[in-house]
Amino acid sequence: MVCTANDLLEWKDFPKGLRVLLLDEDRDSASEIKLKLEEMEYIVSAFFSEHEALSAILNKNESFHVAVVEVSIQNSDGRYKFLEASKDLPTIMTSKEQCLSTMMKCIALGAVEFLIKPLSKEKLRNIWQHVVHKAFNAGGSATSESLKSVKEFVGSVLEIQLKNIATQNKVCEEPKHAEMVPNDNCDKFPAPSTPQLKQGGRFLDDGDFQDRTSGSPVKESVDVDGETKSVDTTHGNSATQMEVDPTQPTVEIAIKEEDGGCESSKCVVDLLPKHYEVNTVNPGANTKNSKKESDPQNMCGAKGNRKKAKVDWTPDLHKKFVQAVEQLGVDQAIPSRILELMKVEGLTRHNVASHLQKYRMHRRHILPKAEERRWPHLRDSTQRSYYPYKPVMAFPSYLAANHTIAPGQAYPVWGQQTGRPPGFPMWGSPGYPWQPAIETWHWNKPYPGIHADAWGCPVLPPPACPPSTFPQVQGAHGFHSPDSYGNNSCDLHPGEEVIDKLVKEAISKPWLPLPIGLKPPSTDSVLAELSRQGISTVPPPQINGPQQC
DNA sequence: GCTCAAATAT
DNA sequence: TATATTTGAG
Repeated sequence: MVCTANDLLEWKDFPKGLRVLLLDEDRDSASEIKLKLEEMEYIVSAFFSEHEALSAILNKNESFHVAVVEVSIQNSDGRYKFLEASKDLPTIMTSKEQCLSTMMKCIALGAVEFLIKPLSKEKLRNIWQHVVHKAFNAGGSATSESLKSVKEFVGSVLEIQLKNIATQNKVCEEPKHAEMVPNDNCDKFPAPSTPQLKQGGRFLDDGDFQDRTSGSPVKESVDVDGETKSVDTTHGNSATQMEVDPTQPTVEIAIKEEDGGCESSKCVVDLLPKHYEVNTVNPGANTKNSKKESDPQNMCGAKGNRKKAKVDWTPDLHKKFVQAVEQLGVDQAIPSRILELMKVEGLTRHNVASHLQKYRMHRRHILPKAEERRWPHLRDSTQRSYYPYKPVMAFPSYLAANHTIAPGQAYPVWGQQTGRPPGFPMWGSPGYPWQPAIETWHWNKPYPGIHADAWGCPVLPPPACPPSTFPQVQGAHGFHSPDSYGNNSCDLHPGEEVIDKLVKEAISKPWLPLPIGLKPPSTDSVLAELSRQGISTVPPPQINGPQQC
């Protein structure tokens, strides 16, 4: 059963009474989750097999608003089938295992969220949001009628909130709308995933909604246990949207709006140049109003008092920026001209200036060290302290050395990145000069399940102290064991020089196996790079099977 | 209008 | 705590 907007409008004690289908083979886990859900006055039907669960869904007497389904490596195939068979039901997957491919597949098959066990009450509390989201975005096609419902629905919520402001003047800290917002403090219990009712429309400053007409992927920024994640809610093709398609002409800038003091109520609005007017807090004026807006007295409350817009420098936006800078020449690039070239509505000169500042800082302070190590022969004392157009390996350099790739083609280190999970640094890791900026985030911070794709990316054991796990000497190509280098048996990470040497050796002798600890670029990334260079015919790659979970 | 650095947010 | 972004002074 799909809960409709009208159902929600008439639902007095929402989300109390939410009917939850629970599918979990582990009976202990199932009963634990069931108990927690029931404490929130949700009505839970637990099932231990897909068959039972699907029967219950098909049985017209049983209708559910949301499903919580456990998945493991062993039962994943069945769960995928379940997901396909229950597309109308917002389904939250849970698992003890953090397996990226399983997670991706589930999301791609329409799961609305993937939660890693154990499931806390806080995680479970807000599953109702998926019901609301589904209600207003049924099938991903927001009809005018459903938009109207959203308007009415949110309008009524706002009305009540505004009344609360009048009486309590603290709606931000503690949303009191019992019918829609769980009673918990919004900071204390951030929504595990908060579809922000914006897929079919978005909230405008004046409280109105504007249709989203573009077919561009819709991303949402949500808070998961205090961690912001970008979640694509376009069912059915989520996985394909995890990377930015460089061929996509539309560059979105996501402007985060934060209602003062209420982190969980923040929302990210994607702005599409030429199609949308800037509709955050009058971003063009945000610097002028900033003082007033940051005034704590004005942070919460009625419309129009939203805090400044925050520009999210997405890879695409950054790519535009870099292109503009390069077009102008690094030395001639000034904010106003960059802004002109970027042609992104909503972006201010201040935003660009700020980004430019960081860009320059990065080049001045990070690159020289890295580049000088790598390109000592290019040192030129007459140059400024950075090398604007030095080549960077975005693919194995031996290909270039063999003239498979035009030698003049180079990538600025600060080049186009393909994407980054929020929270991951954008500028790469200064400690590894050979590391192209592209995809640096894959490994700059631990992210279970994602393996580094970049050439020469050191894949090192955790810095903890399990000596037996450190790669052992592997002929001439292996890392030396720590003991042979020194004294600290706990310092398992080789020095940069050692890594540099190994990488150089690996590059110069591509026919030899890579040393343990270095990973080759993924076939896809190499092919994509070659394709970008206009090279379409390459020898069939040696396929190393993808990392299995 | 630009740059830098402090302040603030995440 | 680290990093990203905004803000404001010069």
